[in-house]
Amino acid sequence: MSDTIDKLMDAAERGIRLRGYHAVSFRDLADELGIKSSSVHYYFRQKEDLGLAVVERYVARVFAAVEAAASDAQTPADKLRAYCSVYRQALTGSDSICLCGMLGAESAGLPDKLAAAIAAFFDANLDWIAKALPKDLSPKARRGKAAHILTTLQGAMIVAGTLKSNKIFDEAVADLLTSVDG
Amino acid sequence: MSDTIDKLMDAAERGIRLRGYHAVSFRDLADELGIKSSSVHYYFRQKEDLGLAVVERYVARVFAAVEAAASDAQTPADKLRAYCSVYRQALTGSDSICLCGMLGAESAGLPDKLAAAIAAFFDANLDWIAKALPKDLSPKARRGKAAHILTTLQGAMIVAGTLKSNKIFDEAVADLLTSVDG
DNA sequence: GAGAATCTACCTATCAGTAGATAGATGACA
DNA sequence: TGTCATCTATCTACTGATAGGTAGATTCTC
Repeated sequence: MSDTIDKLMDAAERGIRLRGYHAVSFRDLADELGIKSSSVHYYFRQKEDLGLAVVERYVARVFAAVEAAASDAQTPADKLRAYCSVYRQALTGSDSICLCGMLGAESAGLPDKLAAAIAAFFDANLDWIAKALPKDLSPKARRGKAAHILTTLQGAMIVAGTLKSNKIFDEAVADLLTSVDG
Repeated sequence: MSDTIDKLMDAAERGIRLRGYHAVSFRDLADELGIKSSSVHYYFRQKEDLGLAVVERYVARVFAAVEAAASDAQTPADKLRAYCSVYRQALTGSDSICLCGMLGAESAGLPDKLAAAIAAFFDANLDWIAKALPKDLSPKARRGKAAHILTTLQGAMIVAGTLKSNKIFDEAVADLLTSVDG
């Protein structure tokens, strides 16, 4: 059974979200699982493949969580609250920032495919938020608000991580939501 | 005069802001200047020392730019617009994100002193913004708004960098400013 | 003003450690 | 018997770091 593959991806995701892509090595991952680095290469030929797999799984997980959280939300405000709660839970649950926030910051130094996957994640988020916003807003206004919401969440995770204070995330997002509602 | 030291710090800052701390090596910096990596160690004993020096200089530069930009701003709204314009210019001028945004994302994997310097930068930004906000707001409201503004700017730089679109930064910040004013 | 001492700004050479990656052997299991 | 998962062993390239050397400028002392 490919339990190893999941553990490998878990360890890689944890490492990347905490310290960044370049700070994660096959050897460290292997050590963490008690196997050899060559065995990691058995599952992922190149580091890029591992990164891609981790991102793919992460993206699916985030959007599943967003759909689940927003499934019974009626108003735009409820949907946005649900959306933000997913990010908040990601922060609490992992004690680290968004995988794509980290890789987005590093994206200029990443393999092209990886950078493209991160960009696609942001675009998909922008689309989701824009669709959730009140229908009476102009497309331009929605685009702006979506950008505002996504960037605040990403930035809030990073600043909260640096200051080791999830409170700062809550404060930023609370102000964001009141400003978006009002 | 130590022209080399400045060029070294320039190259290091560029590298970190573009690709991250761990993707910058003494050898690459040395190659860029046409010297040997041992000569980089002559100026900076450890990589951490170089990182610290780069951050210190960056922080001073940012706050000098903020003071200059906000010097003739009268209203809170004007001050905030000036503040945001400094970040916008940093994005345009360097085609990369905030040094402390990058290092903040990576902070869990950085030497302690470096992580502390980044945290101090964020705290100082929070303080500056809170002071610039309207005096009639409660301290709590100011704290929240300051967190909101800082995190949006940091996140906006990262998302804009990933999507290779400064427009997304402008859209996010435009919506941020209308929401903060209103 | 001459000579000695010291400093600056590099250099070469090398270290131990780690990076990602590969070939080929081994053993478990179906 | 063959496929799967993992190993050993190794490679090349690169990491940060150190030791020790040197040409040339500067400064100190007599």
